[in-house]
Amino acid sequence: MPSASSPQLANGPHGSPTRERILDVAEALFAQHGLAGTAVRDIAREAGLTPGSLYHYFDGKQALYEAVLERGVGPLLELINRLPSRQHTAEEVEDRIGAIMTHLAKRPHLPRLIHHEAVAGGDSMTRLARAWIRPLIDEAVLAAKRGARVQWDEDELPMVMAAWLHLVFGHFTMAAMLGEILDHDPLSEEGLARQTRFLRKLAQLIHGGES
Amino acid sequence: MPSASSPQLANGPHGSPTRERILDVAEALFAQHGLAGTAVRDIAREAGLTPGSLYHYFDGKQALYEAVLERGVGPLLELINRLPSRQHTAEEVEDRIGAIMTHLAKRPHLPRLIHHEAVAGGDSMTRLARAWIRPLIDEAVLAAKRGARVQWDEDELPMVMAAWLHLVFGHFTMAAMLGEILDHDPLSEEGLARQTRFLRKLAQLIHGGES
Amino acid sequence: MPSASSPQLANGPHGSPTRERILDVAEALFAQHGLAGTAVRDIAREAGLTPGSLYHYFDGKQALYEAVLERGVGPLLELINRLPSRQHTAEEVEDRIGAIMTHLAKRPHLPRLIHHEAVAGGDSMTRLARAWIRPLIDEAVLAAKRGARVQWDEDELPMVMAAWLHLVFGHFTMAAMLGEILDHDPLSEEGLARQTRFLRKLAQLIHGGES
Amino acid sequence: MPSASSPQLANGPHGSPTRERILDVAEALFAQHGLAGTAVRDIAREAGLTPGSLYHYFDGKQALYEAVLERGVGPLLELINRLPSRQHTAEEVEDRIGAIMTHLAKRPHLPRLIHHEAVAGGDSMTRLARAWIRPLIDEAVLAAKRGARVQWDEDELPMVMAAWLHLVFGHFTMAAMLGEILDHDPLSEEGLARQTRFLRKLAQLIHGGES
DNA sequence: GATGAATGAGGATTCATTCAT
DNA sequence: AATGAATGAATCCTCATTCAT
Repeated sequence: MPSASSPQLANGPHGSPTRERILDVAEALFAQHGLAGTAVRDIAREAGLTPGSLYHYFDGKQALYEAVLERGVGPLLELINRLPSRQHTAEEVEDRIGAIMTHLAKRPHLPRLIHHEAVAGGDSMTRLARAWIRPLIDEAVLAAKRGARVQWDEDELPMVMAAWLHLVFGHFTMAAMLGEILDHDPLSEEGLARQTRFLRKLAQLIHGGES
Repeated sequence: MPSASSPQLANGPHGSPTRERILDVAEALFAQHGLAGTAVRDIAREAGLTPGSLYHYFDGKQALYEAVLERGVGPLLELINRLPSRQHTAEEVEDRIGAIMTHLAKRPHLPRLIHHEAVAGGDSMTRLARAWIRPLIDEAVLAAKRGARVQWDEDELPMVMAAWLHLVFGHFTMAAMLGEILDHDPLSEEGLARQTRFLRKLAQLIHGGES
Repeated sequence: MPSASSPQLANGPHGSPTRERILDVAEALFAQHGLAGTAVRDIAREAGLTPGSLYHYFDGKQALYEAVLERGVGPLLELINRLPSRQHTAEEVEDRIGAIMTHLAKRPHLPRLIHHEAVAGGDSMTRLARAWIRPLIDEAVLAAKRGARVQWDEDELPMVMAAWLHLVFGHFTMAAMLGEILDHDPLSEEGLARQTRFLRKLAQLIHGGES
Repeated sequence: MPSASSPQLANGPHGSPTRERILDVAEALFAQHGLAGTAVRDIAREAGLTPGSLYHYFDGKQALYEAVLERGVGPLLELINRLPSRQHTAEEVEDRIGAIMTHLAKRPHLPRLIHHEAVAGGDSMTRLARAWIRPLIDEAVLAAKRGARVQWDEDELPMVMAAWLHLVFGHFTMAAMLGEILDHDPLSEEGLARQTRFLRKLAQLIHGGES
């Protein structure tokens, strides 16, 4: 019997600090090792409980995984879609990129989680793609139809969107590897700032070099 | 590496069709589900043998995984590095991109495999990164020092390289998801052609539009 | 048995409505799924409390199970033995059968509970058998020795008793299955009446058809 | 991949001695403790394997349980239904009873297994009831309609059938308890012979006393 | 080369039970 | 009187691996 204040789910009080702790730990481990590669026992240990106790908060490994996704992906996609983007000028895109980078900087596991899903072609990600990203693209296409841009044809716009997806997410998913290649930690404050600056410069090139 | 009958590697004859079949199946499954998420039993079943038989060809799951990586990643990196790239003009980059896309089109699982490794931060990938990609970047930096390009500062060049990594690999790793978003299958012949064209256009913008 | 507030048993106030509710629920669940097949959690849920609270009333699952048996089986066996049965005429048997059926109609789970015990050959049932049923048989044998009946030899009498056990209890234990076979619900008022009438007729045949 | 000679099921060679041994052990344990009360580990130990090995032969506990039922119940019901029974005379009934008792004597766990199912009201038993026992009753009713018997009304016949069910099965399900009550082991050769004789006598009374 | 049987370690999950509040 | 959090043991099951045939 969940706390009355819980508006959403069946079991485990929804804002309990223990619950959040479990989600934090699970997010990190799932991001690094994937669903199959992460042992419930390890999540429990790092959260400071026994495996059994974890089942007071979540109905199982799969349910925990989905809760992690929901908690992380929902806000991210909301952020993406809430950004005003009517003209798709370079400045607008720069703003978006900056906002997203700032958000991901605080939850650097998200891109890897999403990648795991995207790579596996899982159902939940398919649903997300359809529900959230598709509209984003449609919006861009509409803006283009309204006569906004010159640099890209209408049927190239989805690829432009995908390119931004790769550029932003890739920095995080590949962070471990890039750390070996670059001279600095990609997830450090400086690394993130540099990548943001770099992406802004790219935005100038991609979305309106005529400035 | 003791096997008497084989001049090169641990066990199992090295060009045997069965061995290749196992590697093919394993590549696909590892790419989709990762190392932990793939059961030896499933690889064996799809390859048409029993799990026990698989051990005639490989010393175990881990060894099989590494053989898959070796078979796939080695040639890819060789290809990347063999390409002549002295001036980093847009044309050169376009050629490289085209060649890599063509190669990956034939082995579309590779990027996902590499991503699994990169995301997990595994040892083997770290080694690969150091051995193969690092030089690639150094080369670009040197070329820049020789006065090649204007558009990017020397310390931005690694990020440019990484960006290309994200753009090329992302198309493959995200293919399942993109399929839901785009109007066409990203891995179909047409999808690959479009992406290649798109990346060439990007190369123009990034590596010297003034030509 | 230390509980100060209770004059009779281990713990928990002995007539508390909550306690009775728990016993009722437990009786039904134990009857259907047996001891091992019933989860304390399920009993608690159906009784409207948490598993922890249940432990205020009973010392554990086993203790609860025994309390259920005690509450149910005791009165039943008392009823059986209190019935006057000196001559074992058909009429006497008919009366007994009727009384027992009436009693079981009100507690239809009892036969299934007893069956679970009997089938498992549990200790408690063995004790009950020895303490309650054995005398019943001895009495019948004595009555026979006193020259009561003709239809059955002395050494057949235990089997006659057992037969009645099977006939009366079987109707309840098999009720779920019989419901699929008969045209009516065996536990409905009508079903019970029909079975009682039927058993009376049988009693005529078994215990003195010459009337 | 099952042996080619196996006509029926997916996994585990169908006549393998190990498989039969598992079924034997499982039959005994399930009969005594029920499905929930029996640990796979115990079945495995008594069959001389590790729990894991057991899964080479059966897909799980539930599947094993069903295999036990199928192996045991099928032949029993076939036996029951194959018996010629056109007139429902006392002699015919006596023959049937004898045949069934003989069969059950060899597989004394069956009645307890069936009881577990009947008591729980499980699906599989419901199906069996409908498919096998129902026709048995219909047949009896038809025979009665053909003018066979006098002692029982048409609508009493299902209860007569049920009574026989209780009398025959009860002897086995209650055997442990009856052993405490009777002077002999109900499942010994002598015990079974006595019960068979007793039931034959009952058949005389129930199905045609006028002889 | 291939297989089916077997295994032991580990994995997810359930469950009876305890206890501070 | 009641509860929710926590636990440790036990349970079912999977899996990589071995080996005699």
